[in-house]
Amino acid sequence: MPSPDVSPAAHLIAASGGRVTRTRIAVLEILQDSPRSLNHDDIAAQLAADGMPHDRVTLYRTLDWLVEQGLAHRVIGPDRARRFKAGGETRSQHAHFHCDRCGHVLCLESIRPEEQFTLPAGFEPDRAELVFHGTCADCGRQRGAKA
Amino acid sequence: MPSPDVSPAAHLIAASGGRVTRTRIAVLEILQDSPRSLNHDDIAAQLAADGMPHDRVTLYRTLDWLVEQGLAHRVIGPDRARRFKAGGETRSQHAHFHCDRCGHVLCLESIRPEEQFTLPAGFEPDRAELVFHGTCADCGRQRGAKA
DNA sequence: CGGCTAATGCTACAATGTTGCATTAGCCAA
DNA sequence: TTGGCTAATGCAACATTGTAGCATTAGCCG
Repeated sequence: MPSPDVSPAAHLIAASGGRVTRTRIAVLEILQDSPRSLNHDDIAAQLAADGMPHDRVTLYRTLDWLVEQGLAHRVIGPDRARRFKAGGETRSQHAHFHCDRCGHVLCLESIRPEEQFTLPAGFEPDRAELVFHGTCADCGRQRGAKA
Repeated sequence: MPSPDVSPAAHLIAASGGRVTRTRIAVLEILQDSPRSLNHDDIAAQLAADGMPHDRVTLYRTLDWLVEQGLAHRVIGPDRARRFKAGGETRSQHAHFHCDRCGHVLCLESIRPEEQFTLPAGFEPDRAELVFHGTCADCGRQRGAKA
């Protein structure tokens, strides 16, 4: 019997019916530890920093799998690169904020576009993506001293 | 002296201070004639159908130039490919609708996300992107007969 | 018409993501 | 614990979308 000190990430992965591998655990933990969404480079760099050798393709497939299992979700950035974040929040219709200064993408859980709009007749939306661009709270605080 | 039957597209291009070339006129007219946004393939196919030989890179540069001049605007699709549409509407903050059936992207001029939301303290948005996903009016009409 | 140079077209390259296949390693049962 | 099945990995090659450099073509203007 395994000791109970396996990470929550490992539990989630096991509960999804997939095999619990080093890569999946490491990637999911990286996503869970980050307050913002990460792209492939971010994650690859973190894996490297953790001394985890890995393959580019495996990372793509691992992330796809996590999204498929609802353990992570994807945001498509303005640089047309995908960013990932832990939690299967895709279907909970919250907005995102992309900061033009630091480049980070943050979730705005309180804002839900679906509830706010009435579309023209005939349109049947089943989800909505709302992304704000501008200066985030962190960068805004620094601005007084800087600009 | 040129006859007055030059296209409106040619006038717009001339007014922007750039040279009036076959490619620019053709691309701008294609965008103007389309009710939906087009990606590079769409435009290249249309140019080919019009018997206009052209280069892939030139098309990219032509589109960039049109956007720069405010004669067209860009939408970034979920397939992380750029789509273009005539008119410099980028800064008028309207929403878009991506149809999951036909793949087309339409503008919803009546919906302006900026006016609807209050962000958490500290966030300073200067623009917003709102994209709905679902079934568009056209595909919805066909659905009764189909599904 | 002639010349200046913006625009084009070609080739090569960059970034992001995908496919195929041989090898490794999780998981389960004996 | 061990052995075997097969999911997951790692590698190489490829696909798509977009850029950069540079020689050539063709708008524009005098």
